[in-house]
Amino acid sequence: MSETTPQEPAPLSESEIVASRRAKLKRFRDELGFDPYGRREDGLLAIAAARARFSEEAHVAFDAASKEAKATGAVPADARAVVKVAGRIVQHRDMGKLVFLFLRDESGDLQVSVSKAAVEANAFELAKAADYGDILVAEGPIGRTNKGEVCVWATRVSLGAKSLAAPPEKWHGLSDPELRYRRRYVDMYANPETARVFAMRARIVSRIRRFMDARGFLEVETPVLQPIAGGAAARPFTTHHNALDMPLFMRIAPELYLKRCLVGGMRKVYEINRNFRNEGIDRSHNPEFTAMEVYEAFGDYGTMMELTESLIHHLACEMVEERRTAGLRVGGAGVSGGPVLPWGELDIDYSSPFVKVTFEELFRRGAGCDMRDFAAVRAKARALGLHHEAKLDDWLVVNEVFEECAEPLIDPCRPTFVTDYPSAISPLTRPHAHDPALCGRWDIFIGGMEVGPAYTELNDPDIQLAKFTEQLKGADDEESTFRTLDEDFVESLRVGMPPAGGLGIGIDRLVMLLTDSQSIRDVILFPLLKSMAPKQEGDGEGGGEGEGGGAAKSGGHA
RNA sequence: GAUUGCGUAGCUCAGUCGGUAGAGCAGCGGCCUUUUAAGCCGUAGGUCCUGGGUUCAAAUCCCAGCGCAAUCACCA
Repeated sequence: MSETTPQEPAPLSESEIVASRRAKLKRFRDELGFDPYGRREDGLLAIAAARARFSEEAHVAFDAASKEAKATGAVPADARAVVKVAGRIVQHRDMGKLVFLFLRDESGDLQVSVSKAAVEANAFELAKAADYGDILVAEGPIGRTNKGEVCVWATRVSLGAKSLAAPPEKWHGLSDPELRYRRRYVDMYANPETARVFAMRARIVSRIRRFMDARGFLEVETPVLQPIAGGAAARPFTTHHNALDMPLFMRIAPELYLKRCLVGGMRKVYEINRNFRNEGIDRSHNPEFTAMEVYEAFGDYGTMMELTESLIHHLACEMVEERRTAGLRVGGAGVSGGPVLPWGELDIDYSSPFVKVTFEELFRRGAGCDMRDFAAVRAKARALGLHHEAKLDDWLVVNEVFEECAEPLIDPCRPTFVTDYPSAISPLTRPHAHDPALCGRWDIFIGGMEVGPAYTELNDPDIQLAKFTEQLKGADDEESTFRTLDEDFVESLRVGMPPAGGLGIGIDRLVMLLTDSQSIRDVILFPLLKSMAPKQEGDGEGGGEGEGGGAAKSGGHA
């Protein structure tokens, strides 16, 4: 935004609408004497707070007094609160010598009336000519109109910012999803629902932090720029540090650094931060997403389960309260009287206890055979049309059959922990001592989405090294360019990491569930979109590094 | 990455059988001191996503590309 001089002509490319707005800007400044870009304002009230200052008695008393005053010519007594508000114009009705407009800020909308008789001439002209989308500051007593609308009867009006852009349709708002994402700053004011979701997101994240802090977890921040991207099976973004002339990766998970924190002596740590994965985009995947990872020394996947259930139950209770206060629909009482929140067509019941089912039991129910009976499992796989089953190891077939016919059995309306996964498909998890075929891992499913896994972490450096090495062998050439053994991490395990439980929760997905959002892009302020810029010459198969064939099979955590 | 759908004025959308572009809102010029998507009179606004092709004629049919969405794959 350069400081334009009044004489500067509008660029030819600008539409008529923009040109007329520029002309108004000039008029507001040169003829009416308003700074079109405002100045500091003290004593501003949020619009919701200003509305709360409305008093029916004061309004009625003033109404009566002014009628009487009309007869006697006296000045009517006025006990109405005087408020100063600022907001974007979202409605504007010019009645001639009286202008009604609605100002909107993040807390709500409020009507302002500007009467020719009540304000300076320039302020009246400003109110009359102001455009949808302009930011206005108004001050005056708060009362009602004849139709009952709570209203600021302006005594002073000024400009906070002249908007030069064409506004969206005033009734339908901005509804094209592409425009909403690309011009989120318009979406946020045009669709109050959007702003509300992001305010709720902020409160949810803040509650998660308070919850974790109250339980004695220490929030830490570990590297996003990593020389080796580890801790998960995913393709990373690549970058480069110029001064060090060193290739770097954007992290795919903080896991290996958080575990180093346990080695260093931190008992309970967590991190809420961004991960980056160079993979597909859909309703539940954005290339950068926010995850919370938690590690608790001397805990295991059971302590993580208790923590997770308490946390999500707590958040759901808070959301029910928040939705009630906001007048939004909440579900009835859950099976044990717990909180119920709508999510699209579903009503999700967050009652404690959450459903718990072992992988093995769920497999039996879905597949109709025992998962350790590989002949039967392979027969089932063939019956399902998984033609490539012959090429897979037994346990990978088990996993495919599980995903095909057991996962759909999970009730999307009840948060469900699926526990005790086969060790063979969870290579970085600690096998159970009593049954090494199974390991200390669960995944929690809500609304049909996987919200996060937890593990009883492996802390034997020799086993860890063996598993890493095995994994590296499985990676193809392209993958191996970024699947490098993190020797320093293994070294840290040699120093000695206490036994621990670890947890990862996809914060965006949790926020989707709690805010009744159907797409991850509705809970990420500025989701990644393809550039609209014309294609550069010769940027054919762009990207180069990090491009790989199929993504890694099996492998790390989270 | 695959399949399907969509792309028309600043925004929200119509557009019939292929016949040469429509509405509402927003804008501009008027009127109006109690409006609630205010109303009334007048007026202007188009690369029909882009590029080819078929045709006397293309927003419309065909091909390719770009963008978005949904589903699938991958993943969390």
